[in-house]
Amino acid sequence: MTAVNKKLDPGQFFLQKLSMAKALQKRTLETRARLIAAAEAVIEESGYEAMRVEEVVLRAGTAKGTFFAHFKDKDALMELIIGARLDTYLDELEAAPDPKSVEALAQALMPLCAFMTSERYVFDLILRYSGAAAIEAIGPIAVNFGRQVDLFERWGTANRFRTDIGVDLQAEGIHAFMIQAMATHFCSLHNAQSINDRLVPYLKAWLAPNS
Amino acid sequence: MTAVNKKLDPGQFFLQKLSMAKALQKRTLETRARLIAAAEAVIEESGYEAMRVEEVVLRAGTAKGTFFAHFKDKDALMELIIGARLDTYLDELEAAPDPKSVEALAQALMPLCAFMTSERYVFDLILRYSGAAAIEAIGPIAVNFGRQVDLFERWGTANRFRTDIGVDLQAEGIHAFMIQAMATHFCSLHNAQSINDRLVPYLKAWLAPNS
DNA sequence: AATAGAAAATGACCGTGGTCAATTTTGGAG
DNA sequence: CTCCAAAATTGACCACGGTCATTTTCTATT
Repeated sequence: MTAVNKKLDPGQFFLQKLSMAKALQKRTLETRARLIAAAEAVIEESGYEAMRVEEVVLRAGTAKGTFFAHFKDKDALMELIIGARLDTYLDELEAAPDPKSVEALAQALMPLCAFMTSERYVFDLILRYSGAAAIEAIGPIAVNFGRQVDLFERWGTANRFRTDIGVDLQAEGIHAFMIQAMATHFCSLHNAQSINDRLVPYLKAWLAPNS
Repeated sequence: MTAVNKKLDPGQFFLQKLSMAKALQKRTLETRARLIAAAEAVIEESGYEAMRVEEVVLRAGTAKGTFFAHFKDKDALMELIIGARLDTYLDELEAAPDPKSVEALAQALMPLCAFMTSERYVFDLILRYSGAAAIEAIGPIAVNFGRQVDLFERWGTANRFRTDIGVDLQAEGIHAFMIQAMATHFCSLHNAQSINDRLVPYLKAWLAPNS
């Protein structure tokens, strides 16, 4: 895989998807911007799970039907907003220097992991949308997951942790363990261990076996 | 971890949860059995995603409120039914001889994986309930995931694939890659690769590095 | 057998996501 | 400027999960 996907804010992503359709009216852009802004405001105040379509359209000053003319369903807007957040984390990671050790690698991933696990609702939605195809066409979260693996490949190329497997396989493994560490984190109120403490042993065993 | 959890059908699981509460009336048992049977019939005919509470109570001959007196919500019944299915697969795996190679290990997991990925809805629900605690108290699917890891530990103890890491870590890795293989499977209508073909390279790299 | 209190069942009702035929607005052709 | 077809918006309406005060049924006590 090569890194073809660059950052997109919610609006830009929408534009890209419709780039080959007929031109959009200015009114359309304004309405969508109001809806997104209203949703972000609600989320800011009460969290992702608490977002209600009724509340969003009320604040945006539109009818409910307008919401669904702009977004396939509630989840589609959530995906847009969460995907944009994920992209800002990826931007920072891509701009930063490649981690030189397993510990540094895990450490670098923590801000992203913290956001993904900030709400159970967020984590579940991300997992649900991380695989495209079932949800017609590829969405922002699936795109972001592609960027993640691309970045891990870059890290693996710059600093070969393992030489017995390809960088792509190595990258997918990092990703799998990152998900595992986050998922496990939710399991235990008891035995409260940080995501980093869960991730490091996985990655050591994956990236530096027999050592 | 030790294997403390044996198979439970939906009814048994419910009983266990309430074992220390006051005795249940015979009527209660019958009603719940009718609800579960009705739900299973609907699922048999139309799949998990198509199950509707209204349809279930209609077939069971109860009022809607009765459904929610027996199950916290629709997902709780789904978890019971899906968890029971998962348990039958685990029973078979536990009864079978330990796989002697990575290929055999992956092969042994295929029936379980096939069920888990039989519907996107099923896979998402399993992931959502695989971590307990957030969903008050541990449910059948989380219990089953514990059984899975316990079994992988047994396999790893019987046939040490890697000696540089503990059997528990080894088992968690197998689990992580199993999830990864299934999740990736949903991503691509294009590039249709079997779950087994996805899982084997992961497990080879995990269980037999440098070879 | 009568009765009281607990357990179970009921169904009208609600919240919220999502639909769609009807209406309004827009941009452009003449 | 007028008019029209396409685009955007509207809000009444529906589907479906979930609630709860009320009613029915069960069980134990006398």
